[in-house]
Amino acid sequence: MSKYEPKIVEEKWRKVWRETGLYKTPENPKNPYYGLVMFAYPSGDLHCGHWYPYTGGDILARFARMQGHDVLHTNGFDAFGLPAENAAIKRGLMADVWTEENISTMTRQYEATGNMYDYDRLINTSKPEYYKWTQWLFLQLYKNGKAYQKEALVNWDPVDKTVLANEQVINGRAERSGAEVEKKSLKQWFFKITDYADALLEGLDNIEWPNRIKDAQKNWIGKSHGSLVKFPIKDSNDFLEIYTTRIDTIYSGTFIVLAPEHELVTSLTVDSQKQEVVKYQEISQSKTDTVRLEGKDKSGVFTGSYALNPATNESMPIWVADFVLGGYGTGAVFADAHDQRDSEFAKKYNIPLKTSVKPVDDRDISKIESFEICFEDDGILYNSEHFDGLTSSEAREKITEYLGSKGLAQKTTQYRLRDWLISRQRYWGSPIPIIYCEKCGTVPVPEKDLPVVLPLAQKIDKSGKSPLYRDSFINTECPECGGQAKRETDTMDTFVDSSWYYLRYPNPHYDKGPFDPEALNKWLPVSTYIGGPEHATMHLLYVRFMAHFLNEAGFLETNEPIPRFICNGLIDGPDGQKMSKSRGNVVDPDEYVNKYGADSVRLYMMFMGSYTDGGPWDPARFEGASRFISRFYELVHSDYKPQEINTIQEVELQSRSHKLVKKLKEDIAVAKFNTAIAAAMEFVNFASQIKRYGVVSEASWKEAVSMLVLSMAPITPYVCEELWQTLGGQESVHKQAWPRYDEKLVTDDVVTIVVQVNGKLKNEFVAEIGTANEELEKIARGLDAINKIIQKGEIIKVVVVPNRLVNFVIKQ
RNA sequence: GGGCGAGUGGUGGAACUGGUAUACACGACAGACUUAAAAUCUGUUGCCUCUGAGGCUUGCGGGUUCAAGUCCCGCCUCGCCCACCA
Repeated sequence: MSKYEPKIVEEKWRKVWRETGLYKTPENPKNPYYGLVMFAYPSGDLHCGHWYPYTGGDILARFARMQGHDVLHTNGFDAFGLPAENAAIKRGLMADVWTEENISTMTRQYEATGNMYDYDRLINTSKPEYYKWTQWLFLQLYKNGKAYQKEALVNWDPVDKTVLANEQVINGRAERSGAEVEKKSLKQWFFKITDYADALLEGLDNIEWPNRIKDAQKNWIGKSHGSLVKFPIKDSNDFLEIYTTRIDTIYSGTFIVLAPEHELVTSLTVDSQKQEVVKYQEISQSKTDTVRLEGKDKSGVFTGSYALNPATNESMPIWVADFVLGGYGTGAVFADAHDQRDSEFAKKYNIPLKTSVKPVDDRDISKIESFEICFEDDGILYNSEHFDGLTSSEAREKITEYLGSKGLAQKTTQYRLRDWLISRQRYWGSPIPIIYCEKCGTVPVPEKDLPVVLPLAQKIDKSGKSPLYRDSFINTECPECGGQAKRETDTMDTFVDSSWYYLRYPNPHYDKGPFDPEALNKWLPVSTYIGGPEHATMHLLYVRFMAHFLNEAGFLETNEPIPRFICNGLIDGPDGQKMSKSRGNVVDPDEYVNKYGADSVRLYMMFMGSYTDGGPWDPARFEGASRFISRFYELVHSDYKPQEINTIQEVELQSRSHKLVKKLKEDIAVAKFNTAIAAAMEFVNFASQIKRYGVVSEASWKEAVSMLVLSMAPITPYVCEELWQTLGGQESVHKQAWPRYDEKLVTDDVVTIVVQVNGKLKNEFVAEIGTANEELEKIARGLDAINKIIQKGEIIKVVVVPNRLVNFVIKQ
């Protein structure tokens, strides 16, 4: 009896698996399974928070293989980006050297943690053979009018000295540096994701993704239905166009507010107000979003002009205030008492308010007694002429129709989704393949000249001026006229790199295009994609956008190549806080692998709780996992030589082992790893009892432990391989087919029937499956404990649920 | 302010379409082995009264039902995402 030595055993099998090419992807899959996990930033701090999603993906891939699938499963590195660049600057290293170092550490860790990756397929997005095709994609988008340049107020991060996407700004602060974001005007490249707003919404119906992710994307796209209303400007022939979702409140609209950047502000401002308005515009221009948000007190100035309410014809003063956003709708709102913000603003500046919607109690508008303000979306109209008594939703239709007949309103749709700003004033990214020529203007780099190589071995300058500004990079020839020209010095957002990487795994060394259509044909669609919920609206939306574009442009057969996504939960550190290096609560995989073995860590993580919920890493609880591995090993590894046979035990062992196989198959298939493991633990406890005290035939024993080893192989690959060899296995356990279970052995022929009185458990008995209701009731009545109780009262009703319970309803 | 989700023992968490609440594990306590400890093994472990036995229990308050952790209504608390989006 030797003790299990995870370190020695795991090292042994790691080597064997590598040498025998166990994880090589089959060339011609008949029954493909493409297991995809979100690749990682090689920023140097791989911790158990990364390992968690990967373990789930690995279990599913190994399981699929045992189910008879040909499996493609690998990983890669999202190698470009700010974290790597910042880390390199901090350490005085070259970004590429730093990245390579991390990649080799992480590759070793991927392997040590037992992942069934095809290590010949690892992708590194910072290599020219990869980013050549990221640039190629940019050119396709450009050719199709989906990439364009525009001068725009952008989010400027003063610490990292770069432009950030809206998605990377959190409450006015930069997601990474935490700096307060400033506004700055620059010429930037955008991808026209807004062209796909509807397609991306509709596509959600065709994919099996968690609702939380779908809802987040719907919310982000933010389609809203409303009306575009024209407000005539007083003493003028012009109109102000206003988008509203609440046209039902138009009869109480008493004033209008414009965003400071609204194009009509200047012409609408009367001379006497000019000074004040201009000053206000300047102030809000310089304000960052944080200040605008934090300033709870709404401020604004009057323009001196009026518009007419198209419904009532009353005059409405036109104000300017920065709580109205220039970039949404028409940058103008009409205001009334039914909006919290509007009414606060009106009170502050003594603007009269009116109301026209009451809460829905009943539809009788004569019951309005007091001045009641309804902030709900839905109410009943009053003070609204012939629309009185309608519900808000009815009124929205009718009022839009009515004003529409006068040419003053129309139904319309708005989105909050903005185009994707992809320019970054950073070094460590894919250069944007564009050349500026004084004669020819903006000229795309011809495809034959790709890649535009990112100059390496550059010292990264702390001033933030990109090394791409060096003359040797900037100065070039115009591809069209051959004259002097300059290269674009911005690089692409790393989300561009990661928006298509999964299309390359099927043939990662393909050099005739970004992806090999033949290989895609073999492997797509992705069978399961696994990753964290934090990517719900960025990566996961960009991935879909890119697929929609590629499909439309004829490069991809489907526009939703990832039909199934599983969202893993997040792992918190031992302190209950989200695991991150900055908080100092990271758990280092190497330490645990050396001490306990990768299997124990895998088991511990997967047993912690529901895979979609994650949980806190609690070192105190870890021992249990490691203990289980030892008991499991001991159970199967040491000899069992029974003297005689007990038939009852024999039958029970058979039944339990076949049930185990069924349970694990069902649970693993739907990523319920925690309950699968619990079932295995129960089985090991039971089998240990049999081994210690029981007597069963060697054949049954061997069948039982083989089933255990095989069905646990996806979860704890090392110890199962070792045990499989002990049991006399010739080939790797990971090449075996999933064990078959006998349907007869997993169905019980007896069942425990619960006896209740008034719904409360009082007793129970065992009966054969399928026993008739009358018989069950008769047995239940015959039980002493029950008899005593029911005699005390009068039986009103008896409920019998076949194979489950008998419930006596009595009156006492 | 909006959206989504969650509240179950000392702890992490189980519980299929309403049908035995607390599986599995951690911790704790007791015992065996040991000179001793660690490791391992065995037993106990939701709470309350307790001799047997009985009563109570899934954040709080109602409701539907023979039966509610699960369904409905109203609250409270926490988490995540979004947010002066008209």
